Amino acid sequence: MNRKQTPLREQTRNVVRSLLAQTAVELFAAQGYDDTTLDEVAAAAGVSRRTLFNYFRNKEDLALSGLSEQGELIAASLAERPADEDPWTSLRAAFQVLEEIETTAERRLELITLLFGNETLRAGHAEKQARWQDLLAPLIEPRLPESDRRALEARTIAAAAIACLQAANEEWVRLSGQVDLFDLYDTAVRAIHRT
Amino acid sequence: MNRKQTPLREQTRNVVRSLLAQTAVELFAAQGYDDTTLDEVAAAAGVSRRTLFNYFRNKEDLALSGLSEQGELIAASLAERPADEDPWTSLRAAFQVLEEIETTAERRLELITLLFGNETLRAGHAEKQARWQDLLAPLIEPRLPESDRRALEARTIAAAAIACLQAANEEWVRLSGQVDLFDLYDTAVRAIHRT
DNA sequence: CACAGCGTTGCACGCAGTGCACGTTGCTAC
DNA sequence: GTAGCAACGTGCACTGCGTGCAACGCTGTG
Repeated sequence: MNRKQTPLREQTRNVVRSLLAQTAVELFAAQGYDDTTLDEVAAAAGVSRRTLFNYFRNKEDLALSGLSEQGELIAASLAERPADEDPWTSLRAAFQVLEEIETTAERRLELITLLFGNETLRAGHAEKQARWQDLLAPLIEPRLPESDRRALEARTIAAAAIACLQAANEEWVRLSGQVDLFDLYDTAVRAIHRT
Repeated sequence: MNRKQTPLREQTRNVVRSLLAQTAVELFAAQGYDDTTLDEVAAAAGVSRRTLFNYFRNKEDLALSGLSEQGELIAASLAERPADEDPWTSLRAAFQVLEEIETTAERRLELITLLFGNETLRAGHAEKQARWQDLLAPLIEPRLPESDRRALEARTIAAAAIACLQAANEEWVRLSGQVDLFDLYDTAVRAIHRT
């Protein structure tokens, strides 16, 4: 029977994956994304280059692997909000799981700086956040009043909320993390959503 | 004197650029983006592979070159709107230059289908649209009331409007272009922006 | 001990992208 | 008209990403 083996394997696999991503991000931050070859990452992690591709689809994934999980976390958090809550209130609460997860402000800044400093990574980041819509919109749709375009409305609300989060995040980085992220988020939401 | 040469060269250069992009897109649409090598594109266009890189930064640019110009067109259109106009009204009007420019609905669908069907292109598209914010936000900011976070507010409005356009565009594709794009856009805007 | 499954690894290959150097073309100046 | 100049096209060599394939070692099992 392998009823218990599979979870074990997956568990170790996830650990290794995290380790690999961590060493990769450190190298990227230290000497730049483009100036770091996968051979160097592999050597630093003590595995072969070929093995990296067993854990990550490509170089970009090595840097962005954390973002996909974030989307799932937000979606899971959103799913637990009361069904009769206002979507914007639910989304704001769901986004706050990010503050619980992330490590120190320094580490966040390091990662985001790396991320914003390279066009490929920015593009990958934008795409990942666009995929968050796919997770969030279905959870928002049932909360909206009857309409023949409810799917579009739900998607738009998800996209707009993510855009607010993104704008707040950029401003937060610009201010070197000196202010509260969700103060900025609230400002952003108020700018577009008159209640 | 080369007061007239430079425009001439640039003009021919732009023409060649368009030709190259066009043949590339046709090939991409016909046999898929990943399954089309730059050697094939070069051969189809009658130039060397090396020359492609004289006109485009990379393969992705061959497919997305049109999008950057669109951002500049929208920005130019936005700049001409009256200064005391509501930002959302101005943005809606500015976006409408897209309808004037684009070719047939079939061609748009072909391009967008290609674009949505590949992850790399989706990412590049998302990033390009994110860069639109850099062009639009500065034009929106002076239209906003005094505030100590006006830059963030302007950026958010630009991002939200683009998100509405994007959501409307996706829905428009999903409906195979059977409805008016700006009806969908208005629906999207109403979903987030209670006036 | 033999065996089977699984992950790791090396190897070879195709393709994207870059630096460099050479040939061609077309305009400028004399 | 001709010499020269500048931009462009092109070939070549090279680095690095990403993939298919086959072999190797490790671990648990009968």
